[in-house]
Amino acid sequence: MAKEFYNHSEIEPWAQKKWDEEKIYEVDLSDQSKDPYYLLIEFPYPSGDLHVGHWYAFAITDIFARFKRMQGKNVLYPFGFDAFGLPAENAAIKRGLDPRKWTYENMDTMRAQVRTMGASFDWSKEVATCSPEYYKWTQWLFSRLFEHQLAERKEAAVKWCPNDQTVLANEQVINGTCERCGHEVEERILTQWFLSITKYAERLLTDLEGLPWREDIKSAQREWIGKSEGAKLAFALSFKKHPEDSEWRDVDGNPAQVAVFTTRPDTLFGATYLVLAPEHPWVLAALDGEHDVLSNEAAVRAYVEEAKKKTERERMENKEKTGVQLTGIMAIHPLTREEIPVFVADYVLGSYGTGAVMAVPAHDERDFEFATKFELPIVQVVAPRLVQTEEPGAFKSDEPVTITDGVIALIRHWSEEKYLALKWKNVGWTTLLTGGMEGDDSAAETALRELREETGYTDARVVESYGIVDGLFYHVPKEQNRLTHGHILRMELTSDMRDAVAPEEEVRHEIVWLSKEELRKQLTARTHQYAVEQIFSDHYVYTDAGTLINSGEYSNRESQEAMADITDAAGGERTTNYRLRDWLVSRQRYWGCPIPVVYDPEGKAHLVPSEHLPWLLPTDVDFTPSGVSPLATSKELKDRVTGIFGEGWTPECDTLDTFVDSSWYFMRYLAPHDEKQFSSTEVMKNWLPVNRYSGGAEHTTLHLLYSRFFYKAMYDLALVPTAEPFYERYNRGLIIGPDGQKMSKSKGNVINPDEVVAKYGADAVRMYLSFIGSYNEPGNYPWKPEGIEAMRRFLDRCYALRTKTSDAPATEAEQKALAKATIKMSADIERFKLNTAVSALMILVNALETQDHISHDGFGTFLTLLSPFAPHLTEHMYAQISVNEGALPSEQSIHQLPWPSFDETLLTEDAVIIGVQIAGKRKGEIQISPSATEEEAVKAALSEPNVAKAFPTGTPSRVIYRAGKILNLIP
RNA sequence: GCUGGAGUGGCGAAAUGGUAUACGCGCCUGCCUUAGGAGCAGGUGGGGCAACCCGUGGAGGUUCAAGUCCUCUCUCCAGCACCA
Repeated sequence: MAKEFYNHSEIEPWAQKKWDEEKIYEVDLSDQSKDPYYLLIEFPYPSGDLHVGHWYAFAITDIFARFKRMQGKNVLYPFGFDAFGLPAENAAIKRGLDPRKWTYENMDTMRAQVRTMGASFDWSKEVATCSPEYYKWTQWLFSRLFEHQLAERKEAAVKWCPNDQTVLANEQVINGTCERCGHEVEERILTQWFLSITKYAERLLTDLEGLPWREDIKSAQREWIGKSEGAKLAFALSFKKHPEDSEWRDVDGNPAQVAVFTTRPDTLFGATYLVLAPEHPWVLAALDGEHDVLSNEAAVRAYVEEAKKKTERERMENKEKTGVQLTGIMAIHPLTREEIPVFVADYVLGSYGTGAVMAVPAHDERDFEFATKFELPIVQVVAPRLVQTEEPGAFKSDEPVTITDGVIALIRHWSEEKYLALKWKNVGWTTLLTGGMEGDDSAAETALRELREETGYTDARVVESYGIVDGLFYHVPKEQNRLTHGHILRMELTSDMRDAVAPEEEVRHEIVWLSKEELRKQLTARTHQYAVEQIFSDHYVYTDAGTLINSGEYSNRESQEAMADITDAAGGERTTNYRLRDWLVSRQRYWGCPIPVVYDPEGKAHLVPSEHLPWLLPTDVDFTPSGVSPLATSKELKDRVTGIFGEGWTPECDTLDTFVDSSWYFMRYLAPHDEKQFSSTEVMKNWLPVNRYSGGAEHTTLHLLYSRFFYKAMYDLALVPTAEPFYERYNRGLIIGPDGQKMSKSKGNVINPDEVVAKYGADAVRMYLSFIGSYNEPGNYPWKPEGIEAMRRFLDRCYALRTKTSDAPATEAEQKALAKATIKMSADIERFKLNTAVSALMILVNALETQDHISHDGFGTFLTLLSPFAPHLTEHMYAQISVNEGALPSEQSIHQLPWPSFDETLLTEDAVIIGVQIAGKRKGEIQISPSATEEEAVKAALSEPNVAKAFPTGTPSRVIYRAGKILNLIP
């Protein structure tokens, strides 16, 4: 039989025209008879070119939208354009085009391209953020935020992109470069508009818990919000130079102090100096002030100036610590009252915490590095608490503990790079020299005594002391469970002079000299391993919790537990810090939503009253980037402001970040043409939150976070009905080039979907994108040309199936195949697992092809199952059948048929094949009724020769039987 | 470094703790064709002549039974990162 091919270039436009004319995808939002289902996609920027990524985003969701509709839901699946933005303006700058015209023409092009996909968007709800009808409400919402102190103008260090000539939000800076153009950003101190997203940090964080989102999406948001708990502590500052006025006072006569933020107030006794960021207000004040506060003002000024010049990236690149001491002042430790030096260094960031830290070099890597370089004191205040968990000597947690003090000494040979170790004959340990401290003996005395007793060596000296490590272990020879405070010493043998060793010592252990590497390998005690690392490594800083030492009255307490008490004693307060910064929304660009603000002659900001909204974007502007907002060149805007508000009033010339526009568009879809309100309260109550929001991973910490914040702010203003805008969130993977590389024009691996559609048809492309992998997992999918050919081949086989239809009733095999496919597909599509849904469809087609004939009903069911995936082909075949054979219900479109349903019981078989295992290994299989008893199953299994030969006596000692699943026999 | 996710055939991938590799690609064999980069039929994890044995990154463990659960470890991807 010659293969028949369907003609997609005829069928597809025909079907698209039919759907348009009959408006079958328009949804009545007030229809209460059906369950509402809001399926949202991230609306695209009208670049004028629909790429493969768009296809992936829209095709998968379209299949789901069709499925939900067939299930009887009232589905809202809208489309719109995120239409403000830089490319339009760049077209204006480079090619002299009108940004408005450029944008609207692109929208026309893209609408036509989207139609060729066969997507079932409801075009009657379309919004475009650049239309005055839309941005009127962006401005209105901004005004509400302003009224509630959630939008404010403030001076701050902001990121400036010199290429795009505009400021950027933190979220738009990737590794110190502009997210949009890749240019390195600079820092500038400017007065700009901010939205107070930080006020919502805690709620944005905690409300994530209840959302059924993928863990990686939640985690990315958590990381971005960056919560850390700790304490704010105040350090008073004092002058050295002016003893008669020992306390520096501020203008109000209060003692000057610097607040630091720390997550480790428990290490306060180890704070040996303070560090201020170069931007720290106190530093700037000291340089500006009249008093001669600093004795090295010139050096400090030079350092601060230098730091200011560096971009963030340059600061990051040079990881070597730099800084200058502020001489002439000292800080007072709040508990010991000791004076400690103060530095300015750029490893402390002005924008995080208080812009100042207390440095605890013994327990912080960066402080340690700085302290080492500037030769500052390093005081250990936390002793690690190491529990010996493996033998020999594993700590017995349920037995009494004896507390002792001891030494752990690393002793270098007098002439070689070798270290003394003891091999214990009875327990098999290799240890350093250790010993318990007795009476008033110091660690050094103890070590020297032990050295003589155990080894006979008499000439040694202590080189350095390395603090204390607590070890919890079982002392095997003494049969004692112990907590030992181990004093770590580095020693050196000065000669090989030896006394005789007592014979009872001699037999207990053997003296060995080991290299560093041998030591690392052979030492078994955790505390000894730690001691070796501590001594050999230049950067071994203990940053975990442990037992406090050198901490006055807090010594010997657990660091975690003492944290609150130390904070209180130091007069500090427990605080929480967030990495998240307020959202900078001013942009010095033209093609965006004008900020609805004017300034009175004193420069005070006022909202443009609602009756003047939309506050129109003027058209008489000069687009040339100059660092000044293009709106400042508009005479019309200036005149408008003077006309309405009076002489001396001036306009705000910046526009809003386009992420503001996109933070609320999904509410506008619910009342896109309403002139009285931003959305409809009534409709929102039924349709929010969005049931499922599908988008790209790149927006996880941008749009997705912004719109959650925006929505929460609106919730607090009683404008929206719920606390969270999106119930489910799906991030899709990326389609990459056939070569496995990211698609880019320069690599020449860009797939143009229009060409593929022209060759294979939209249905084949939709099927292909469904089949490449699970949509709800992160990952990249290379575009494979063979894959799309395979899908077209499959659709041709589906088309050929129609010749098998006949009036004969359905066979049982047909029924079962359909039921199986339907049940599997229903579950899979629900979870966006279209790859396995398509696989089920293929299994169904494979089964139907083996049938002599297919019943009309069965064929109709098959078409219905295929219809969300291949809407055009199925519409065509459905029309052929209903017109020519009249065997199916005569709805206007196959897309108005309900999704099939089958009773699960149809799938129960009289006999199934189950595996037979012997001791868990599969040895055979039996065909048996799923309701068979254990006895029957065992009997059937034993009649298999393969199984029977394992049981010469005839009876297994144990039987595990799961009806219809598995039979496991234990001999 | 921290946080999260993932490692299964030649490839994309599938498996409520119960026959690992469904479905597809690719490849192999055959049929049909003037021809085929079309179509159709069959085969395809590794080893072995075979009975069988081995196989889900690696090492342990729990279980009658582990890709799936637990512990450790390696690799890759993503987010954050001089964040105190």
